[in-house]
Amino acid sequence: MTNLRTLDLNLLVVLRQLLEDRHVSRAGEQLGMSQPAVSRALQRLRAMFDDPLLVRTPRGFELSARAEALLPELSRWLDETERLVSRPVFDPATSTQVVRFYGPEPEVGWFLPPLFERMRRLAPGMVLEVNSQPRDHFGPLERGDVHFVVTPFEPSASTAQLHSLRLAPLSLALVMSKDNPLAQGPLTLDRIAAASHGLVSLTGRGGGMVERDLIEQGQLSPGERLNQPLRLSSFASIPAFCERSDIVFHLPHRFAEELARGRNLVVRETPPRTTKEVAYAHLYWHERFHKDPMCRWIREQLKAGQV
Amino acid sequence: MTNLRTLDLNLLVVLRQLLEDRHVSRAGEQLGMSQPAVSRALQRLRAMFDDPLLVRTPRGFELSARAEALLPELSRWLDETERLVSRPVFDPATSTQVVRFYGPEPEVGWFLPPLFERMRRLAPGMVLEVNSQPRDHFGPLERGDVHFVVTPFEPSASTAQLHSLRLAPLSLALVMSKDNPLAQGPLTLDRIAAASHGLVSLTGRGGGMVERDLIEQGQLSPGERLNQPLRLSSFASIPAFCERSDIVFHLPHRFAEELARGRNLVVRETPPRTTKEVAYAHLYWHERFHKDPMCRWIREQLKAGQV
DNA sequence: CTCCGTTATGCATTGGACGCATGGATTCTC
DNA sequence: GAGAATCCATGCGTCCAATGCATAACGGAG
Repeated sequence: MTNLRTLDLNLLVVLRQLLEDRHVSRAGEQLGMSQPAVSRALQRLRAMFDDPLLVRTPRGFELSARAEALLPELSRWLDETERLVSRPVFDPATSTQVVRFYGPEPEVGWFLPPLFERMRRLAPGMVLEVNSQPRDHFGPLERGDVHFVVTPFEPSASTAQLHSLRLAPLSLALVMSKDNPLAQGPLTLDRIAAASHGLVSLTGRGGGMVERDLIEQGQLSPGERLNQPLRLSSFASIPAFCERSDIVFHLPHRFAEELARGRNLVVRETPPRTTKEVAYAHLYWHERFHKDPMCRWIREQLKAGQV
Repeated sequence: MTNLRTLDLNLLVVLRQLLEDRHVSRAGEQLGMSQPAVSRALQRLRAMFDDPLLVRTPRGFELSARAEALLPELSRWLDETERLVSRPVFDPATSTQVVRFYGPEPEVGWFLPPLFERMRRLAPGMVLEVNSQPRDHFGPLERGDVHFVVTPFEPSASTAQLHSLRLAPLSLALVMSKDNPLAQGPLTLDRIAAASHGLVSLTGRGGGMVERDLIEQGQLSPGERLNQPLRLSSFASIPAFCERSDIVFHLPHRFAEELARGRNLVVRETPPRTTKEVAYAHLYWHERFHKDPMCRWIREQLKAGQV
């Protein structure tokens, strides 16, 4: 095998122009190099192919047999080359790529639907794959198993090479039965702290957010637990539980409205508190996908889809 | 379109090694370049692709998404490249190429059959195309219409770029009827000069060779013409004419033997004379086919097929 | 925290590609 | 057939950029 390291592949670009023009000076103009430079390149090409490539005739240069055979191949090769080095274009409208997310509920349910809505509209051929199996959140990223992770957790210090984007926090609202006493009268922090709370969590985490917040606000003394008699692993049955009990759920506002629609439920704004009152999450991705056009597009859509 | 002139395609060779090894130092060893050189090449590659290509992980470098997609394409591309720059191999056994000759009779009939015999044996798929239409002998060469010309003529001084090979001269013999008086007794130059000669010529040329020779030998005085009462344009009817007349033909020895076989003919060696007593010809070819593997092979066979 | 393996970088060198100017060859024109 | 025009090749000086060496920086493992 000829060792490509010893060859100057850049010469091949010059060769095509030479074979097309059959004219050293003109090829030089087209390539933006001087005539002597092209002449020397031709010398090197002749050595490289051990063939004259261009032969003098009374009508100027003509192609040698080798050059004749080479020209079409060379054109194909250059096209190939251009394709190879050209930035891969991502066309949402025609892409059928799969974008893989990892993230726990409930964050996935809160932050990804707006993205998916845009995907359905702008990239109907794409597939969104979401994995919420409880496990290490950042391992899949490092292994390249997923493109993105959506999580409220922080990556451990050891996992470098991660990029992140803070997703716009979603303000929380309280969902409860219209018959719940809390549905009437002022919605104060102490009344909230005294209520019976439900939470959705696949990971065992989740409600801690509200509890911690109320502690910091002084509505619960540290060590005192929030009254949380209901833990669900999905949102589907929230309306049914709320309608038939005194349970209240902290949920992102718009999400709560959707659940309450057509039910005997009411959604009430929570009183202004710290930033912890909102549902937040970060989007993380690995360096390896940082420049990937599809992933960039997804990130843009995620940003654009925020309220 | 990205301008390939501004890119260094040689870097792509390094890139493949890098992507395969995922290791700068090792790639350097394989490529025969120092580690810093490879590191710098990687920098340039990263700029070229606007992508990290190799990303650090706890287990060393791993491929970015782009690199992952690139690697198989790159391998294909390098194979293509190698094919492109590698010397085209000519395999007689499988070739179906057409080799085109131009040349006048009778030289074609004398010099090409040994070649064709070898071709049938060694290159059964190839086609030998011979054109003997009388015309300018060297024009077809310059136009690239034919690969070779076989002719006793010299190219005009203006036609440069021609290569040539002297074909081994064929010694001439005389063919005549067994009843011809010349068939008996010593075959001296004066008896030959006195005989009635036939000649084969498509071009009008041909017999001049014998005539000139006899003049130079002093057997004919300048201006005196050889007795040549028969001109044929092919060899086919020579036996029939010779058998029924006193005509003698100067023909290459082996060719004469073939014609005489099974006929009432005799082949006699001519007495030693100058080099002009032999049938000679040159093989000419144009610069453009000088390095062509098929043409080289043909030239070899032509040489090898000589007596 | 330190050591080891690996990669990145500062620095000096060099090789070769380039442009300019010119020589040499060939063709075209008159 | 002489002269002009065109075009390619080459000698020469320049300069850039790739390379190698030495070393620093970095990251992981113990």
